Amino acid sequence: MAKRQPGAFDTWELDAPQLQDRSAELWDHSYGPVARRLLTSATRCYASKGFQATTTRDISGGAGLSPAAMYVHFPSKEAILFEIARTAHVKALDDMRSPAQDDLVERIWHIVYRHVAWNARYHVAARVAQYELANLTPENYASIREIRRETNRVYRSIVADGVEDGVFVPIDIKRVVRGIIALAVDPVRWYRHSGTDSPEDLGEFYAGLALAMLTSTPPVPASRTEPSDPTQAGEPAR
Amino acid sequence: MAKRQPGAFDTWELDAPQLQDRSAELWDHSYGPVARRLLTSATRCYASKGFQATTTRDISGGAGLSPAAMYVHFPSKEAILFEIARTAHVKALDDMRSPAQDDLVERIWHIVYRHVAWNARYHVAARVAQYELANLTPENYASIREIRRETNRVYRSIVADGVEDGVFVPIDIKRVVRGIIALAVDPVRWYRHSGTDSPEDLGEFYAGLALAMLTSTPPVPASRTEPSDPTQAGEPAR
DNA sequence: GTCTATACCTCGATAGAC
DNA sequence: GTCTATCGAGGTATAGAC
Repeated sequence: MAKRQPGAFDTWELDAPQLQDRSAELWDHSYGPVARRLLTSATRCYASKGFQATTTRDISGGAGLSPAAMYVHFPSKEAILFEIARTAHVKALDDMRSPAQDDLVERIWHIVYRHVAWNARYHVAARVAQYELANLTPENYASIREIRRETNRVYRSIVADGVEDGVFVPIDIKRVVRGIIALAVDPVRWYRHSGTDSPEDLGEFYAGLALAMLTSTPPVPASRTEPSDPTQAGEPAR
Repeated sequence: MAKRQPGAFDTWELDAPQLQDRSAELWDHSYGPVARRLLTSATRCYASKGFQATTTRDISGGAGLSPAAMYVHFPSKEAILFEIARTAHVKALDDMRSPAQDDLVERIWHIVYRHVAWNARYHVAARVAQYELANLTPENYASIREIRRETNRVYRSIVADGVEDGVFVPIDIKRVVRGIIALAVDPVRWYRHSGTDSPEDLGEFYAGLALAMLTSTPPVPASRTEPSDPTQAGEPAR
């Protein structure tokens, strides 16, 4: 059997030990120091190996504890995942809510900027929050989904106002917002603190892309392409 | 332990039985009918539950076979994953290569259109190809990565030509291409054939977004935002 | 609250009959 | 080439001493 390995995805080579990871800053201090160490350890394990592939021994060991000690602080592996996902979703949403301003260009720019910067800064925890949700119980998943819906509403209300005011071009609001969020979340997959881009640099870049999508009517190619034929490969491009 | 459940992600509620899934069209006919049934079954299991959570019994059972019969056709679970990922990457790349034309707007529009449409049409297999790569052996992963690099090159060469010619605005080529691909792949996460959008509708929409990013210089907000403070929540937006 | 030891289960893969 | 039966490994979670 192949183990889930570091280095397995373009951008998934999270190797917990040498990782510059700020997850430890995130946890609520109603958790004691040992519980917070367990959360940090689990975050790194889930991010690098996936939820299913990490064992309770990995989590406990990463926090310097024996396999059994985890159960004093959390009832299950899944409870830890839920706390990580909940915290990341709540903190990201709180951070990105832009101060209410009149200028809708400012507002959407700001929100994308902050959202991207948060996802880059806390990419290890954010990755777990984005990619491991399928491992939650239905109840816990429903709880996370509520936060995700609120995130969507925050984006949509700004875009809808902008389209109505004519600051933005007329465009399918649900679809662009889905696209903007897809862009804002993508760094979670590949961001590394060791790279050249700071979280804020990235945020600026993506905020610009979002504004481009909202403020320009792109050229429409004259030739509307025939439907793609899945059985037939196209000619090589070059 | 929480099992990986259908309905766990906004958009991950793949429930294999009632799924309109075209994966069966994809497999090379050098595989016999039984092997192809195993590939289809595995694709649906991996997409709905994840690689780690699916058992060899799930795969065999889904193909109407006993647990042991799988090993006559494939040496391991991982070998099946590799064949799914390889096929999806190769077919998507072949399909999206646009015929060489002079007009760079046409070319980038066409390639995004085809890429998105393919990912929507074969979203079940494409999801496995995108999200389960971390479960491959290093050698098999390296093989897939080569195809991914080629996909990147196809995008980059068109964008680079367009920037040089002045058809596109000056922009960081690697970063926009990463963004465009993130958009083109995102439907894999949420697309359903039961929805209102056809794969081609979606392709057109995303091709428009990509062109917007490449052909417009977005407004820059006057107030350059102060760095985000992770310990402090912003004010509610509205 | 942490430890060692272990119960109990399920999984991937194999053996061997047909 | 498919089956039934099973091995051996490794998983979650618990028991009970300290």
